[in-house]
Amino acid sequence: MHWREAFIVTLKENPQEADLVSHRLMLRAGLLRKLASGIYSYLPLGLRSLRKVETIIRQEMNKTGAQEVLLPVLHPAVLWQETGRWSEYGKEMMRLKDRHGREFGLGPTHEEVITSLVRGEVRSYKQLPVTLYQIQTKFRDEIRPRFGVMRSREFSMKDAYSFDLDEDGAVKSYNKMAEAYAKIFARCGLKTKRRAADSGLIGGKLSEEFVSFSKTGEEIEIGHIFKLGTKYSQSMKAFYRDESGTQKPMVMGCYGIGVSRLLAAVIETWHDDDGLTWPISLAPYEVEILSLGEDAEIINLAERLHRGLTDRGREILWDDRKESAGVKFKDADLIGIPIRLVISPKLLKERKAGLKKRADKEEITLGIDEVIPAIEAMLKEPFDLR
RNA sequence: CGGGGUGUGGCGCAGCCCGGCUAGCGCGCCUGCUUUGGGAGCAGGAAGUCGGAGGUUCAAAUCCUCUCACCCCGACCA
Repeated sequence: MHWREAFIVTLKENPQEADLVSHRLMLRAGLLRKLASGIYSYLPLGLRSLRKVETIIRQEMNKTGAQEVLLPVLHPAVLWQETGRWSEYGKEMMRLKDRHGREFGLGPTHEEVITSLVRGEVRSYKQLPVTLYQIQTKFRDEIRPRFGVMRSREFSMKDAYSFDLDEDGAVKSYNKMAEAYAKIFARCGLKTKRRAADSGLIGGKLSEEFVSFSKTGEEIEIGHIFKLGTKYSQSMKAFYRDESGTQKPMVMGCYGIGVSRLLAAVIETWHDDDGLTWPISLAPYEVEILSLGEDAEIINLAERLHRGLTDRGREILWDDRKESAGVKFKDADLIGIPIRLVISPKLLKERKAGLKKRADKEEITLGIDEVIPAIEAMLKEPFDLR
């Protein structure tokens, strides 16, 4: 991607609306812009990283045998009345009426919808167990939205729901999810702790949450798993017939990851004084080429390396703007692409280029022909968890 | 909802207490020339209903009333 043609908008100064470091950096590095309190637009750089989080989640979910679905955002009130949560959920749920005066809520979570789907399709023990998940926008009318995308009113969430024959099966499904969660967070570069939690409005028998810790020691929850038991299957009549033909309620579990919050949590951990320091797995681009000056030789070389790496399937951002060196270096640090390749007149005289990992202090210089292999090697290096 | 705070060109701010003349500063933006290893220089230029409404006054960014939006702390949560 040529920066000149890209919609990358960085902020030189700290926006006054943001206090929390991840929020500040997401705005400054051009990942997000606010539309209203607790409501954000994702810009290209932010969306690319968000998509990478989603991809990791999908891969790990699919490995457990869970299958992806997409449930509606708009939920009829009658469905929520079946479980009593239409009134229980209170002001937290955004509500509206259609032209006929029928009431709807914007889904803050999807137990009712998924249970309604499954009870309509599953009749026999032969169809169980099944685990379904989705990555969908959720709406919660928070008392006080804050910290940018950490606590917003509209946010992206992965929610999975397991349906089992009995308690033993449910425990197995639950444990499988917990294992997948550990893998997901590790692939995102985060050390997490798993611990017992309050199950709140979702309810159920037992729940555990996954928390990550920021540099400042704050711990801001990124995943939450619940053993629901038969709370929803009883009230919503999600039954199946066992081998003997007896009707039994399905035993459920539900498992959430705040996708947009996870992204913020990663930034809360992966940054320094100059900007973002993305783990390679989530970086919007893998390599930033930074060319200095407008000499034809410089441009040609940058162009050649850009094409060479792109042809190898690497994701490259080339800062080809007509900006001063200082601006380019500052922006490169701010947006935090993991590997920086500098093409400058000074180095080109000796047929060399400068290579530096965002997290490292020292730049190494190497012959132009060694650049691509060196980058390929760097991209293979594992990254530490934080 | 309780407490605290902010709203002035795109961004960050000063001015407000103590009303006064074409509303300033830094950055950014546009044009030209020069510059290119850490947020460049010179010259020229564009851009503001001072959040909104009402009031006081000869005169309001500034004083009064109402209102809206946003931020921070608390109760709630992925």
